[in-house]
Amino acid sequence: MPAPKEEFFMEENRYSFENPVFKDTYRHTSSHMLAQAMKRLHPEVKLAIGPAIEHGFYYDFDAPFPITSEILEEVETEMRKISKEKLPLERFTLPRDEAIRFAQEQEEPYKVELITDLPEDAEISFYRQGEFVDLCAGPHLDTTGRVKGNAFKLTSATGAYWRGDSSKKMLQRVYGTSFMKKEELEEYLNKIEEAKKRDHRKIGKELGLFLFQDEGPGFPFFLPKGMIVKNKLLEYWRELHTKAGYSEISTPIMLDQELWHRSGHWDNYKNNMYSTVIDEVDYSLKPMNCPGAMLVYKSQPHSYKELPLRMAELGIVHRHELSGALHGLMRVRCFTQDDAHLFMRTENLKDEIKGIAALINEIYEHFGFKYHMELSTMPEKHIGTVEQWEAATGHLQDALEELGVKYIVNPGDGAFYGPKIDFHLEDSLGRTWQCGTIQLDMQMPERFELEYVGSDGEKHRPVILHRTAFGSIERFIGILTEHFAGAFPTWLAPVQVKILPITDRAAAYADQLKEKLEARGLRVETDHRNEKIGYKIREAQMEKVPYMLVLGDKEVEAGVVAVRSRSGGDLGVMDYEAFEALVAEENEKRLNK
RNA sequence: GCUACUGUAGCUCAGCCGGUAGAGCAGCUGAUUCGUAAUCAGCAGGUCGGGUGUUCGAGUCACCUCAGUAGCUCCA
Repeated sequence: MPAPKEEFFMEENRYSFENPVFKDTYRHTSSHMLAQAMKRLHPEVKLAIGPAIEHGFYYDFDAPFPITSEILEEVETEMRKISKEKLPLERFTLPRDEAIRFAQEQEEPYKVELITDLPEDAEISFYRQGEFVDLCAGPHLDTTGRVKGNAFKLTSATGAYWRGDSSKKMLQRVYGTSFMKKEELEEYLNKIEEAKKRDHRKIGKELGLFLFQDEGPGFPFFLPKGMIVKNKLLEYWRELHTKAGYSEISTPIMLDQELWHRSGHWDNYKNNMYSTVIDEVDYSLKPMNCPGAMLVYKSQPHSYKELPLRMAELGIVHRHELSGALHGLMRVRCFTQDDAHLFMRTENLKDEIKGIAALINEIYEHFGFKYHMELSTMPEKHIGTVEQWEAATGHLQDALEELGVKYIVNPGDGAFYGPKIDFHLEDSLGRTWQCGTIQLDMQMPERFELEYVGSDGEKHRPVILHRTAFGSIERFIGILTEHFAGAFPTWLAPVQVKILPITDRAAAYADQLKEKLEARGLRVETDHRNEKIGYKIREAQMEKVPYMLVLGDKEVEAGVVAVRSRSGGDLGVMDYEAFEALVAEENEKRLNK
């Protein structure tokens, strides 16, 4: 390998975070300083691994004590000393055997394990900074003095399994981040603080959209205002899907457990299913809608002329997720999938996949989301043959290539019944959540013996595409809430217009306007409380109502309205008709897309 | 599920070494009818997530349990 220093010295902008090699190197050296500081203060702590990551770095330790925030502060202080000491980083290599012996002498069992896994003839590289030595491929900065003492921070300490394996020991991971300037660190930390204000769990509470109760962890309750957002989204969804040639069905939430044996869900997911016994029959709540849709398809004979048959279902599913995995509306135990099953012949596949991708794309672009796509291939636990999987994956890949979109491959991450294309959206903190998905399934048709009659008069087996666009309505509302920071576009806003009479003299006028706006199908509230206008405006602003009508003697007399928008402030006086047209247009906006 | 942390009025939070709970906002009552982000005054409201224990005495200590947060694992 090239000497690491040369590697990044050669680069353009070599001492800049614009240079990704330098950025990672800077963070990586930061992580070594973290380990060095930890070892100085607590020599009994064992070292695991410590890489640079997207927004900083971490180091995994095996410590016989909990790493508290006090300890983090002490370690941070020690790191500052190490920065001041300007210790040069020196690379040296050892043959594998000697490297193992060296790690054993250092009493670092995790390092021994790591080296043991390397090839026999490997030259193992280490980095030394002062008294501290760590197994490492590099590269690194030339001295610890480059990592500015006032531009890094240890942000948190959490658990993490050794080698990412839940059967192995849980270590303690210390996260940190570092920058070249103090201002950059502060800017980064501020950004995180700002992002936290957009958290849908916080906004959901403030705006009265939804809530959770101890009686049902992971089971969301929707409040009246949240229900408006949900219903409006579903209206939009139904319009789009009707236009795209889907028909809608609804299947039972709970079915005989025998069905889940037939579908293969029981073998793969029984631990995540809610079950009960009624009249000595075992029942399970559906964790997905497929089997129900299969039964619907099977209930009638089908002709090739009906295909592709697109059957949509807003299905409520229950999945017993691990308690630690729950996260607001993003990860729940009961949610509504905007599911659809498309039954077709193999030759329809490519066009249908493209059609679905276009539909999902239309929805995401409508909201201005950024997203990325992943192709997930055959997992270890799967049904069907390898040949079937290869063919299925090929169909998805072909469609993606024809669409000319970028995607990353996620090996082994497919559903147990087929490969899939996933659409991932970001939340306020940049964590991504799978929403849309397109899954190819050649298994359910077999298991349920689905058929259609071809032009040759013979029976044939259809293939199925499972797909969602929102993914989960709940999760999608979470993403939407964070995306808009609660300031939903007018067509989705729980309250679209808030009428604020300044005195009682404007009360009757206010009621009259409310009636007229409501007749136009708009959602309006009037604040008749005996409060000052500033107070009423403040509340309406905090509720993120798109439009406020401020009505005083002047407006009553002239028969006009003084309009204020949540984003643009005082818009001045306008005719009532003009205002009504303005809001009505925004309310209809999604229809014109 | 795992590791760590958190859990006090509707909301946001204070409560030092253990001695029987405080504030602001919201709510209610009264006064005020006042033009674009919070009018004034008064009243009411928690036994401190739940349980057990230690103690003369626990919101404050210990253990158990529930829920939440961060991350890990998982995510049909």
